[in-house]
Amino acid sequence: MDERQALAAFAALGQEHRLRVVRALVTVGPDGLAAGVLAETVGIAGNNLSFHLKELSHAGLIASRREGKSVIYSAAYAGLSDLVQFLMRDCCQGRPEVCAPAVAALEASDCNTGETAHA
Amino acid sequence: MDERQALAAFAALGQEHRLRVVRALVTVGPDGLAAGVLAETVGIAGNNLSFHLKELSHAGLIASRREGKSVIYSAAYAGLSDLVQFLMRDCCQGRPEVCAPAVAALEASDCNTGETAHA
DNA sequence: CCTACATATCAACGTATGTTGAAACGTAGA
DNA sequence: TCTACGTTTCAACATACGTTGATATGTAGG
Repeated sequence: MDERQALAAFAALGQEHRLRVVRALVTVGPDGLAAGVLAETVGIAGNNLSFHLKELSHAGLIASRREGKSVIYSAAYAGLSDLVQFLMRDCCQGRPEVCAPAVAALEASDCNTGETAHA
Repeated sequence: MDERQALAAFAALGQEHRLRVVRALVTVGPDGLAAGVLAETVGIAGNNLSFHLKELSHAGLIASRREGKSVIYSAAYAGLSDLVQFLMRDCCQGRPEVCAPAVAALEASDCNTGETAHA
């Protein structure tokens, strides 16, 4: 992930409704959520949500698939992972003590205990 | 770090000049850089840089100290670390496979080889 | 084919954001 | 104290951004 992609990702996440969308999609898992459900969850109009979804899609943070009448959106875990790596690489440039606590906190939590856990 | 702080941090990093500032400050280490040097590095006017530095400072991503006539800015590693943790926690909610590659990439690189990563 | 439903697109508006130039502030040295 | 230097603040401007309402596309069922 280069600086330009990271810039787009940060800009995408730097907006209240879009951050809420990503958090909701990450939480719900790969099954994703329909646009209508997302609009209700985030609390904005459907057309407005479409605008933000396009932005997030361009940033590579979400993916979409059609299912009947609905369009299901889900988190693009690869893109999010790339962003984490970008942040860590930048942080680690010369100063590893930034990432160490993050990794430690991660390993202390329930999600990365040895082998990969599941939802 | 709550959602509102993360939002401010993402918004701060979602701007070309501000991202460049943070990267420059992280790279140079705790010694930091004077505002004038930063302005030259990033390629913007001093008054404009001040505007962005204030934004980054509010977001808790940089710190400043006066040294003679100059004001030295440096990366706020704690704030950056908090942001990494926020991203990882959100990512790990239900889907640990997001953070695993990031951690793996980190440990494969030169900045966390050995004891620093594990508590 | 026609209707109903779900989502996306478009134009228009108000507001926030980034940039610029002029001026003020704070610090150090003569 | 005066001047020079580095940085910040302020007002003004242009532009980008997010929101809204109306309209279009696409899909399933009768």
